[in-house]
Amino acid sequence: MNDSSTQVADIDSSSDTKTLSGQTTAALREAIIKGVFAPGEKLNEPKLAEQFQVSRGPLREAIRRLVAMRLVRHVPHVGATVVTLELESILELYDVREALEGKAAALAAENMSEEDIEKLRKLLELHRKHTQDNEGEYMQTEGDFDFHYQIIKGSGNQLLTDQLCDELYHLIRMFRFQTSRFKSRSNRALIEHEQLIYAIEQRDPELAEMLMRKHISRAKNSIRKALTSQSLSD
Amino acid sequence: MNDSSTQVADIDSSSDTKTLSGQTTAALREAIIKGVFAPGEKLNEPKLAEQFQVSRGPLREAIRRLVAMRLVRHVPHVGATVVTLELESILELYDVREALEGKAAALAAENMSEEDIEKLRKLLELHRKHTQDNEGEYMQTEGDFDFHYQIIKGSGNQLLTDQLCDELYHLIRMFRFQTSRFKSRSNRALIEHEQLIYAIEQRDPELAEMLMRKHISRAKNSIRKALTSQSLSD
DNA sequence: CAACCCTGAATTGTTGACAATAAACTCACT
DNA sequence: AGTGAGTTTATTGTCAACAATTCAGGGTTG
Repeated sequence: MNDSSTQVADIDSSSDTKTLSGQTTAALREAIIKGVFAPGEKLNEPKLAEQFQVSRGPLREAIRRLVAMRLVRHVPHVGATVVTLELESILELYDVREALEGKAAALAAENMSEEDIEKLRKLLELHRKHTQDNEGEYMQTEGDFDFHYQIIKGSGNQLLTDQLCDELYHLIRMFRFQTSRFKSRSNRALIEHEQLIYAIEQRDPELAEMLMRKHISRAKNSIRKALTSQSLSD
Repeated sequence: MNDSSTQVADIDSSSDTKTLSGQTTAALREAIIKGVFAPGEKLNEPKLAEQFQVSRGPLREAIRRLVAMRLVRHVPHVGATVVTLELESILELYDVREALEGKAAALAAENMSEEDIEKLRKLLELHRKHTQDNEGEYMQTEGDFDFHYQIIKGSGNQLLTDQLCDELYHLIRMFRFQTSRFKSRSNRALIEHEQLIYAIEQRDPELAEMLMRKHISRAKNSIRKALTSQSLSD
């Protein structure tokens, strides 16, 4: 019944809790995102298998799935390494997000049910309240994607949803974790989310798409500024 | 040196010719795309392993990679099946293409080198000639994506290129193979490609994006018309 | 002293056997 | 006769041993 407290398990449909390789995938994924394994670090199969208490079979399968999620790179006969998020890659990611989530917003304006729009507005009010009370830190960041997630799901396009929520989402999470000390633009985000909801309520696909694209484009620019002036690893 | 005769192996970077699982991935992928395994068909691991002369290990890995490419669906403890391309899924795919390739065209207009634009124009002239001589059938269809492929690569965005050329491309190929008896709109496509090149030459990202989006949107509509009036399996 | 080859250790790729789960079939019971 | 539980069978998931390849180190040679 609580719409706002969406767990990771709900968002991600690629985690099989039933099978060992699925559990290992989830565990390794979270470890990589949280920085337990540093960017660029080699993933040694026997050691990891020992660490996660599984055989090399399921572990290899987990690695392959993370390769598909672009969290891990793999070279035949050499091995797997954790990806390093260069500024260049992040900017590329935000261009892809702009394209995909822009389209998602347009489709959401067309297809989203009235009840779902209602929920979305309530979610926004929750964020507004949270930002007023606290100063809007990490929890806000997770919640921010929750907002985006509801719109993506509202598009009704399964392929689009899978691409964004199963694959790219974890890359975004990883990046956000690495740069969580940066105060994100919560006030501007709130305003832009408000405009976005309005466009969806008005059933205006073109406006919704443009607003979403500008929203993400601005986030991209603020990231570029923040990361070119001061290095990530200082 | 021959820019136009791009082979599948060139487009796809996910096929390891060195490793068995890579070869199996490529073989199984082509078999599925070409219809050797019918849509919805169960993929029996022991039988396939026997058929491809490999052990179950590499075969399972191949299946997982095809799952990531969305050519195969997988349910834990039940097994893998070839995807069935419903009209709904195809339309979803074209919406995603519209978003991604639209952005790719915009980026190509910004980043593509003069030499690459030159090559692109030569490729278009080749298509024009081919369409005049013959009546523009399957070869044109493959070449058509080659044109799109050059633009995608010209975007300079590696993530975008991977998503389109490694993952979604094979889904498109599968759909095209299944509906190859439909005469595709080669004349209109040529005109629209011509306009697209012009926009890129003029370094006009907004125009290039809009033209590409309309181009794909029209293709989507013509598919919808063709497949709603007459069923696929008649 | 640097470059090259050769050898060995470590790691990945592959295989076949074993365990666990799900589907199919049989048979009793209502 | 149809439904349901129990059993059987086929298939998937997992494991540990084997083969192939890469990389590092030492030694030799120009």
